[in-house]
Amino acid sequence: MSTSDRRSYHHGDLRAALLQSALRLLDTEGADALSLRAVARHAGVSANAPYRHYEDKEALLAALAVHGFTELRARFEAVPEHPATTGPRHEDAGRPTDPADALAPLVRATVHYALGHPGLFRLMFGHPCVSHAAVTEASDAALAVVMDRIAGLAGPQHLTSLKIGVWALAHGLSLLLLDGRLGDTAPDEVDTLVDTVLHTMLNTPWRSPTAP
Amino acid sequence: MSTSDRRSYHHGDLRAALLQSALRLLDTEGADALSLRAVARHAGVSANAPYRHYEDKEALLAALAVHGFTELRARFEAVPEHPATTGPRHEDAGRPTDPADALAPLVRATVHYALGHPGLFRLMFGHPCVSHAAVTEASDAALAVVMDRIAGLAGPQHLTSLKIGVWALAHGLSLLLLDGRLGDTAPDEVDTLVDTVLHTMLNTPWRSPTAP
DNA sequence: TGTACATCAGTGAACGCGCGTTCACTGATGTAC
DNA sequence: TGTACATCAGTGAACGCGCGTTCACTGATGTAC
Repeated sequence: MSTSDRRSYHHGDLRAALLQSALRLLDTEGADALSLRAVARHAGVSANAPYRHYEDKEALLAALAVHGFTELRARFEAVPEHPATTGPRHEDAGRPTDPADALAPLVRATVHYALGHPGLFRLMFGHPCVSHAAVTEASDAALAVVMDRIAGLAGPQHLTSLKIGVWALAHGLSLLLLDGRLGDTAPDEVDTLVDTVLHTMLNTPWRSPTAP
Repeated sequence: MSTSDRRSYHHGDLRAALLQSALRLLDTEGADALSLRAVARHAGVSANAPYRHYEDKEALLAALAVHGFTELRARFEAVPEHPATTGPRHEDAGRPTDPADALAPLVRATVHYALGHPGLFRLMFGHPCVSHAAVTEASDAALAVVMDRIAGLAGPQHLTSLKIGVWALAHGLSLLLLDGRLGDTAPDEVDTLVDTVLHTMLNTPWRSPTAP
């Protein structure tokens, strides 16, 4: 535990090193190319060494997903609480806050995380390993922070729907961007895209005055 | 072409049969379990027979994705045009139409398709084969129908954002449902969920009058 | 209508490969006395 | 402080497997005359 000399027979913290190697491979090569052997190779260790730390391949994948959701939760927690969400008295300035402005940081955080960790993000949403209890737990914890951040925006009867909608929108935008389905969106255009979409969705009606 | 006797040396329409077999395997076993050999096996044909019809595995996958997007487009086309989307004169009844009602059928169609074809849907959004030109084309065609169906809902400057938002929301809801991330939603609750989320997202502000 | 032959669409065997996982092992570490 | 020994965390070789793909082949089909 004390010394982490990498040249000794014992690795020091192989468990963490394997996770890092796996993350790297996941995001550079894609989830299909992620084999336990490749991870071990990348960590500079024999093919069966991982079995000291993870029961099998599924367990490693689940640990990756947990890691992802934990990081994503931290991103959500780093979003400053919006004035409109801190309590019921939001009319102090006389001008009501645009809910889109309150939600945008959360959606942006998700999209940024997805673009920064494409392989991991896809794993987090869709891989069978996701049904492991630990993954569900980490996912729920992340979602709870979203819930907390939007708590002041709507009454109780709309809150759950709002949470699901924001979560789904963030998720959908992320994957569409990852797939390149929205044309070639430059990294610095992403925030603008998110904001525009959110404002359009939340501020109806949009019917323009240009009707013939 | 005339006779499709399944017991002869020649299959008749192996190309289509392979596609059907692949679809079945995709949705029952998952994309990871989809091997060319398994597809051939399921179609009752030798392991290399598929090479008469598809250049390689990637080509089969791309054909599957094209099939999916084509079907999805058909679903969109089957959605009746909403009164509010047929032209600029939507104020004929004096009561403005709720945009959520106009969008709901499109989102529902997507979610239904995803739930009916989980493996294929995941393939369509996320697999590398999706970058094939034919797939992009089919995907764009589907999206064009969405665009057409919402054309009357917003002015030109909001239309693209609206399209992206709807597409992302539909996509996100589909995947969250597939992952079981929204609790155990019974099939007959899905429509209600979609409608509720859409109405909540589109009809702001939702702040309830229950403020203390 | 009957025959010769090119073409098409399948077969069966084989290839090399990387995979997940297991086994018996060995070197390093830490603890009891 | 020094030694004996249990435990821990690695190694290297091997297993069986299913995969994508290629090869030379063969049976069925359709066309020219």
